[in-house]
Amino acid sequence: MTTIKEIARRANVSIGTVDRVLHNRGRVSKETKEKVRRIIEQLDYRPNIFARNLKLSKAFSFGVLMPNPSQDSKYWELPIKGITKAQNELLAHKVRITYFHYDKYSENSFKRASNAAFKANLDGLLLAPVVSEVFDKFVQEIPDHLPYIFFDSFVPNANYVSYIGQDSFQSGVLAGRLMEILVKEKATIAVIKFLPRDYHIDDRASGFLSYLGENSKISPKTYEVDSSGSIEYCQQITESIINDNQNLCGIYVTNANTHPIAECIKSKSLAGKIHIIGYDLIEENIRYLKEGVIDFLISQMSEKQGYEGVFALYKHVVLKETVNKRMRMQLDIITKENVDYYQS
Amino acid sequence: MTTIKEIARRANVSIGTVDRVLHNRGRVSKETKEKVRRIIEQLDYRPNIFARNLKLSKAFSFGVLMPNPSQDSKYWELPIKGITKAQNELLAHKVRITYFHYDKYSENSFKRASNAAFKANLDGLLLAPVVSEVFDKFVQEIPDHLPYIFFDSFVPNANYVSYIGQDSFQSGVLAGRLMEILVKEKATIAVIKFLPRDYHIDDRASGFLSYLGENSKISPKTYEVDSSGSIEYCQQITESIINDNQNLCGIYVTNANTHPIAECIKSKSLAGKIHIIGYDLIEENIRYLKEGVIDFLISQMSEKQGYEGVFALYKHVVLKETVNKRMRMQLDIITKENVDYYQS
DNA sequence: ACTTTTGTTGTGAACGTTAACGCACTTTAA
DNA sequence: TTAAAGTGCGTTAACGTTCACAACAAAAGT
Repeated sequence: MTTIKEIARRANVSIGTVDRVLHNRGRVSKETKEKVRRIIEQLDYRPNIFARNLKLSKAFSFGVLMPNPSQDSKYWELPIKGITKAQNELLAHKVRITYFHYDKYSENSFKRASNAAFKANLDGLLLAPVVSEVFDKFVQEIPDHLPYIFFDSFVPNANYVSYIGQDSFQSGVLAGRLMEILVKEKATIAVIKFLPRDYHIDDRASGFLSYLGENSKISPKTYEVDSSGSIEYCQQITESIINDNQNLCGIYVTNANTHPIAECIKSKSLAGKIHIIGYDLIEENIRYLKEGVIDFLISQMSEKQGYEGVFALYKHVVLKETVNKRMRMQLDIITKENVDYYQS
Repeated sequence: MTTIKEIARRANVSIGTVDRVLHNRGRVSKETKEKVRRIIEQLDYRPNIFARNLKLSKAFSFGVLMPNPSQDSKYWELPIKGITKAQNELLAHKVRITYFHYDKYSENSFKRASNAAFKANLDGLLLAPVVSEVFDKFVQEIPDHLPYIFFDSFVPNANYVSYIGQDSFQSGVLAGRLMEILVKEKATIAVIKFLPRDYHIDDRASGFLSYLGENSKISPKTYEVDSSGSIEYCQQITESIINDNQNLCGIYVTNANTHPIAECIKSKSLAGKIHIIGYDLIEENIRYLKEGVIDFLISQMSEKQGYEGVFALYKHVVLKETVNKRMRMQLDIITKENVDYYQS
């Protein structure tokens, strides 16, 4: 392995000069710079990260800006799991992580959280921009020197380092295919869109409908519900949906809020008759999956999103490696039979 | 962060003594050892890996003992992809990887490969023990000081560091469930076991049959084929299977050799009528999956197996961290709609 | 002709860990 | 009894990188 010392020797300069060239810190004459540059390229020099980090041994501080973990049926606990895992692995690398949680439904709460994040003197920020309008403005205010990575969803025109998330439309297409396999005969399907203003929701539904559009035997019917879906409320909806469609064979729920619907179907002893496809490996969903009430859950790999998010920040900020601008998460199909292998 | 220096200060000894305690290198009195141990625990000391590796800066050499990548329908190219990825990420960490390929069907070839591996002065070995009888003997001959990790399959009573692979039985169960969903009416299903002596094959078939045993509407029929399955040979088998069962609605192939069967079904224009479930994301399988001839592929996460295998070796050998004795790979369900997200 | 500034380069300490070495002392063997 | 071997500890150089600082010369300002 080539070292700075070796380069210095070949260029007849000191290691200090080589260092200045490497880091563009000026104070080197053009000719020397050129000479050193050539030798660096020629020898394909790569800095020894152990030595670099030993010397620097700076504590890096990352922030995570995301909704309260209790919201969205505790969905947000999943990425936190992954973040915690990454945090443990990076313990020796002096990475500190601070959470800035906000209430999805309160702009004030978000402002408080984001202000705190800005004041925290962070080296990097991982954020889930679930409230579109608010975040459009917010990303403009992020200081230039603070690199940030989106997970879950993203703001298109922002100057982000990377976006880690799922292709929502295609996950809807996948759900369509699965639903088609599940219901064989002519049938009506309900698509339930809780909180239709949230990211993903629309894209997932569009994907689902676009797939089934090519198929004549299934007629989907969409229901928008502007609430996070309490169990009583879901009871009402489910009943009205069942009454609406005498030939209802399946329900597609476009987010993690699948379990209350499952509970209703179960309580009406319709499990197996009305198939359910939903999202995300939260505890309650898993319970109904194992009971056979939910047929398929599509996973966003939420845990991995958190894990990869932190690692991408680490690579970008600490190791100064380049990270992919887009990390597509797999569209995992989870059933009763394989769910146990998806929980760490 | 606690350092050796700090521990030495608190214990009133030199850093040399602390180092000896940490590495059990003797030459320390019982009392001092105890005292230092207590302080180490108390402060939750963790060595700085940057400093350690900077100092050591030894080049580590790992070996990979596995079948020729061309065998099993080029299945083995998949783990190699993952190994290569890990190799690139560990470039700066001075990890060198040497392959020792063998012909699955030649014991001589295996002996040559394994001897070469033993002579190569390795720091760790990653191996896929696909030929059971031969490997039972082989693992006894591995020198004590050479740590090894199994991937794909494993030898039960060996002294391995970790085994990375899939739960074959359960993957059969999963295939059973999917098959049940695919074929609705009373139907006959063929289970094709190519190379029934290979690992996995039996377990997968058992899992499949055990699931369908609880279900009366599907009657499975097993076919054992003691060949890797040339296209002509598969033609014969497929025809005889179709002739055998007038009500054939599905075929379950227990390994990567799914594509020749798919080709036959396609050429007979039976795609969609006879459903196919198979294994592994090799190129040809993916083609038939996208064409709609294969309904589901179950992935062993072969790429990840290679990747994690190398990293587990790295963690065990280089970082001296503890690694899990068993790393279960997920049972990924792959369809036409999500396959693109499973290829890096 | 002098100080001051600017430009270019070299020097050396520090980061935390490892392990060889040396010193003083004690035990064992011939 | 005396050399050899063993025990318990401290000291120190080295790994490769970073960066503050010193050193010196040349150019610019007074």
